[in-house]
Amino acid sequence: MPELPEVEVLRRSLEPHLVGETIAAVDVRSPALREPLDRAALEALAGRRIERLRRRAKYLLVELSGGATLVLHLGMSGRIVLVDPEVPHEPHTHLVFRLGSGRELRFRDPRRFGRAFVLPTAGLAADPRFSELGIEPLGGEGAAGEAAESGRRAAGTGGELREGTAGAAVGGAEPSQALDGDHLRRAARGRRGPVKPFLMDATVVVGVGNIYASEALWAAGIHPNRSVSRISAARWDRLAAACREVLLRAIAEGGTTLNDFTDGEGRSGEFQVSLAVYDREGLPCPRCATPVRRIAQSGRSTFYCPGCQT
DNA sequence: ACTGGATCCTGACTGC
DNA sequence: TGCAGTCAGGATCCAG
Repeated sequence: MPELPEVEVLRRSLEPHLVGETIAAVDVRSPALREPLDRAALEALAGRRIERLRRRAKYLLVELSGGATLVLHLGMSGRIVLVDPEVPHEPHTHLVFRLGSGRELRFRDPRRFGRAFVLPTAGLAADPRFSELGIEPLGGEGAAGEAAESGRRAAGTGGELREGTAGAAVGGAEPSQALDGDHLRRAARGRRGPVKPFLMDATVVVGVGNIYASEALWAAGIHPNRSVSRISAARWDRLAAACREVLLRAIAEGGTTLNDFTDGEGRSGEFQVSLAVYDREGLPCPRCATPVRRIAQSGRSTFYCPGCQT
């Protein structure tokens, strides 16, 4: 379900409610998600205060007092909601954090591709799950800035969304460095494969998943099968800009809700109506009206316009 | 050294 | 209506 915009939308929706809260108790209701859950480590979070909510790639980082960080990843089907305790548990609710206020933060994930673990905050960047990550496409975490925040629900097509740089990213490359064409060009040096899987490679740039890779390539007019060894500097520039723009717009519109993505308060996103090609096989390209085509790359669906993506 | 494919799991949807 | 088959927003591991 979630790519970078959805996780960022979730982070922003939860932040004002969670920061300052205390974790009163932790209920570990399943033995494992993708990996076994460390029950003892999770239960030991009881009593800690939530200091910050951060994001790195598609990981939501709940920074706690006492130098611990709760790391949550939604995988494909994960959802996190903040609800009153009397709300019935939905199926596949694996983790429940009871808060000092009495409300509950619940982690639900039918397919169990998600993750939840605890790390020392100071050791985050050195952890193998973070140390290999590429750069944040929007720069430092939370980087979409106030423009996207205030533009939520009101964002037109105007290009007034600005990128800010706030906070420090964890691990990987220079935190405040946003994605640019040079970065992509350098990362592609010596490689050969098609550009779409390259764009989804988290060691190159994080947060760009299957939806936004298709969308960014469409926006940049680049064919998803084009080899990374055959892309000019000017096109890398266009692609980098397209990535940033698509992600910013998606954040501003509350993320993409295909089946059931919602933010922490149960609100759906609206970016699905802005999708140009993703999940639109056979429908006309918004730019040239050629029917959108669907192909498989690395086992994933890719959507593109054969008329204007070269 | 890279790249592509299989894989983890459940649910929703399609077509017979 | 029922059932089998297909596909899904991620990330890792392994073989070639």
